[in-house]
Amino acid sequence: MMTMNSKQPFSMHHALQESKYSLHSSSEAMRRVCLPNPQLQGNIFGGFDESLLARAEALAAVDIVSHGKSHPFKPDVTYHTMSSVSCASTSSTVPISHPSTLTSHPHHHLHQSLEGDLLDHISPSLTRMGAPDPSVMSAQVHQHHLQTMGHLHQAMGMGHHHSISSHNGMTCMNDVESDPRELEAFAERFKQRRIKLGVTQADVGSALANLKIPGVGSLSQSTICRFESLTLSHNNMIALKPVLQAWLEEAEAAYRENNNKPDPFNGSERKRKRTSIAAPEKRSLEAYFAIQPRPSSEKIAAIAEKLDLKKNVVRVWFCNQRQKQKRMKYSAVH
DNA sequence: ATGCATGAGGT
DNA sequence: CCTCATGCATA
Repeated sequence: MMTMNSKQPFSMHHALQESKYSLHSSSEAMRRVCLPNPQLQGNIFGGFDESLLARAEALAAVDIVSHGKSHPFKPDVTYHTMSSVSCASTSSTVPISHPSTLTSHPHHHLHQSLEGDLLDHISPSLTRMGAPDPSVMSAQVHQHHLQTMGHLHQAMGMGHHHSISSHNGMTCMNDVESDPRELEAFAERFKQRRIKLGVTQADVGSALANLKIPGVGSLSQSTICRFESLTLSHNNMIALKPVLQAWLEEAEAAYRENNNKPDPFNGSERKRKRTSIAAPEKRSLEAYFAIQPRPSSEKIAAIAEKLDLKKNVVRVWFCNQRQKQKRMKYSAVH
């Protein structure tokens, strides 16, 4: 039943991360330029910081009370407080936010109205979450192609090595009709056929290493899953597609003739604990994120202190949030 | 399937 | 410090 298999603790994949062209910066710049008046943001944030925090905290308090749980909340939630996050006590809460929901409206909870009110009030123009800017998108896409192709061509050492002109600031878009639809279709086909082969996501991940494609090691179940569910960045999707396609073809070929599954190997080491940010804190963070997705160090520190979280945890949370906001699931864009 | 984390590469 | 690609641990 356990769809688990062996997964080698090797992580040589970072080695293939050397082909990043400086076009990176241009997309970054674009993004910043596209942001609403930064000064305004600063002012707003500065001015409303206290009240926002206060309200967020009040909100959190209310939430705890409503749950009626007598939990011995540790001030330092940093290292996972087991059941404290569970929303099972009242069965009225929505468990997790789906990627689809995330892209359109990050929070929809019982307290949504409260939050919405607050945010609406404060940042009418700052709530750009649901509307992906086409200009930004395309800019990113350009960058992605280059990065992707460089990466893959090198990694796979395959035939066509288009010259990825890195000589100038400008670069010409070469191939890859990264038609989102084609990608979407492939992801689905991939999953379907993978399942037909009776192979798990984890299996695929480790099997990739057996393809012996230079620069391509194994991938985790997470990544395969995210590929299938299109929850990777656009360029990440494009980069992985050829590799997964190659695997699929080999797997199907091997399936036809003979069955070969030789890699029963495993080595277990230490375990890592995952930090769990409790719901109330998470809601506060979301509120902050809505008005300022990129808080300064100071802001982060302040938020961290108010929420009794480690600064780094807060920083990482914001990073991850930004990443989520940007990744695929461009369902809204089509 | 997803949340929080790490690390490489860039500014 | 950021972004991005990825992964471990976990719901």
